[in-house]
Amino acid sequence: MSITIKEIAEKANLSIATVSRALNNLDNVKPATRDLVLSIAGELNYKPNVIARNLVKNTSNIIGVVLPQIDGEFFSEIIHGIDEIAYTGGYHVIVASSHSQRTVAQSIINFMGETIVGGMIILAPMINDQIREIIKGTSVPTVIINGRTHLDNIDTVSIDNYQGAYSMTEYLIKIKGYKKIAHIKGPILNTDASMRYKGYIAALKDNHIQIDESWIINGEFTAESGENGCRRLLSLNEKPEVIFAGNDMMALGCFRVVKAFGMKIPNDIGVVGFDNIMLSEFASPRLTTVHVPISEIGKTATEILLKRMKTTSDNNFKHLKISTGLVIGDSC
Amino acid sequence: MSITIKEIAEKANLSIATVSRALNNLDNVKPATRDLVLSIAGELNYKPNVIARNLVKNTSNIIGVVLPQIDGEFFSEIIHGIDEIAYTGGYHVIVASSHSQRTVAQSIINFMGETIVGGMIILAPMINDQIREIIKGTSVPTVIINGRTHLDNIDTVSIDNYQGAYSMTEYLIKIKGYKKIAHIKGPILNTDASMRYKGYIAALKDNHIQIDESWIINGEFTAESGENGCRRLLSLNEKPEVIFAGNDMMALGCFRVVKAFGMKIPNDIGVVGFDNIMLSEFASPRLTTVHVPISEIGKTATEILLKRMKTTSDNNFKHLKISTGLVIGDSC
DNA sequence: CTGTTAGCGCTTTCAC
DNA sequence: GTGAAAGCGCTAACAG
Repeated sequence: MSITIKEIAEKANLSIATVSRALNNLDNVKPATRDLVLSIAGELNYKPNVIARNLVKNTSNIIGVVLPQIDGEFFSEIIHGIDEIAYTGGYHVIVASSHSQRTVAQSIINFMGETIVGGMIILAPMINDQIREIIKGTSVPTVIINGRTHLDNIDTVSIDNYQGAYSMTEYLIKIKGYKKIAHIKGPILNTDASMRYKGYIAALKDNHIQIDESWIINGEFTAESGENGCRRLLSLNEKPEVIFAGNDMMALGCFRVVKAFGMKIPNDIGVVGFDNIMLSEFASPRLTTVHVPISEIGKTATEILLKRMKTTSDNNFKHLKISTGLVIGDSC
Repeated sequence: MSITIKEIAEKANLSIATVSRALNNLDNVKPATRDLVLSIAGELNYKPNVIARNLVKNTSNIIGVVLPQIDGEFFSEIIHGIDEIAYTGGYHVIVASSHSQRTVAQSIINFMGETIVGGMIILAPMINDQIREIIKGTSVPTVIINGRTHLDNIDTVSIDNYQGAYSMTEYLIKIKGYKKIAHIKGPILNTDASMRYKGYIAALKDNHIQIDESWIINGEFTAESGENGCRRLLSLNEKPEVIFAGNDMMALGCFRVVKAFGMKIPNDIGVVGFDNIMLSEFASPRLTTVHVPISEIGKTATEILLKRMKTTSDNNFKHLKISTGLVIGDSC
């Protein structure tokens, strides 16, 4: 059995109320008593019972993180980022990754229903009406990562996909001198994917490059879909000079196909990606890509969340964009 | 405000005690009343307040997972495995990954001190005395993954590193006909690493192959240490025919160096690894390696933990080994 | 400044 | 079978 404020109270000849106040560093405590309480607490190695505190305060120092099916690297880095900030603020991180048994929506309902979390971070690149409704109906402070930003009664943090794709495309045009730039898109409903596509289109337009629909291919952010897309592009009469894949996994799929076609990167065709996952560092040639500071996103989201958990009455919702950077490899 | 058993009790004209019993499916409840309670609960969309339950029961339905600094893929897969089993049993998963602010030991103390977890899963390839002491002193059910198995008052789950390394070495000898087999070890205090080394040695001995100390190199499980090890081996007068790296990251480090030396894998030298991380699938040639079912490990550990959390009085501690399998690529 | 008291929502004796 | 009541450890009025 671990020790409680009651025992401290006995040792100190005080009431539990005073002990509680001293421990929580409230104002109305005589410095001497506070010191006494703290020293006894230290001696006894007292640790507060968070469960009890949460019960009476009707909140929780646990942050629920809801993650969809995502690749390992993104998953672990984002949690690391969240955990680091949460820890320094005295919070815990509980994860619910969706899997065969559970969807994103169920995770959220579960968290709220069990009143087990005091705040939520939801990573939802494909936020839908169901999720939107659930979130709208809750009183648990929530931050959404990568959702559409037009949810304006909630804080959001997202990657600046548009800018990243724009920069990459402009780099291909202005620095590398490419004019025939193909793009393999991500899933249709994926916000990241569509913003990247828009950035690509905008950069082409701003640089007066004609848009060729046959060079724009639908993909699924998987290596396989990258392979398929690449195969389509390489079988065209009018081939592109470079392929801008919507993410690195698809770019690596392109690598495979290009090699299978007996062509060389970057001499015969260039390939660039988006995300800067670890795999792309090991690809040969090293992939040119857009770096996304994943851990940073997690940290930022957590900072915003903690602020909101402490002061509920702020109606000024933030919509932060995390900027990206180009990683120049040898693949174009 | 969410609804409580009190409200159900009022609606049903029962006491909260009976409602509680009905909800928890206890014996002494008339079927009719139980049905009534359950239907009202369903109607009102009642969700139990887990915090309150945990407080009175002095336990928690949260499982704490303590992870050291490990690579992204391992991290996410093991959590997925744990989470899947935990979820189906009605448990939550809280993670504490060590980072700049916190060590493994601190994570554990934190979990226990705050009485926030009802069970722990600790991934500790390098378990030390400090951690051992802490665990010994706790009453929280705990399962250790990959620790030394000679902690006999605690359940453990580990990879069968010995068997995996033995099989790989034997494969290299018997199927591939190699005789000059080098090994790059992992960190000295790492249990996985030392068991792999032992498996390698045993297979050599059993097949009457002389052990050449100059072909046994210390590594750190990182790509860089693999590069260094490989460089050492390639600069020997008597070069090995194949390098068995203690893990895939080091094997990929070898890939880089071999290529830099202008040599070809597998013709000039073979390279094999251990872990079967996703990267090795994308390496060219595809790495031959030992597959470790990471998710499986997480699942197994969780199953054992849940059992122990339910019945504390079992003194029969389990020490499970998860077996591995060879993944045949083209790198030897 | 400190003590008394009433709960937070739930489980669990102990009666009836 | 069911209800009354105590209490898990803590916080937060309300008194003094």
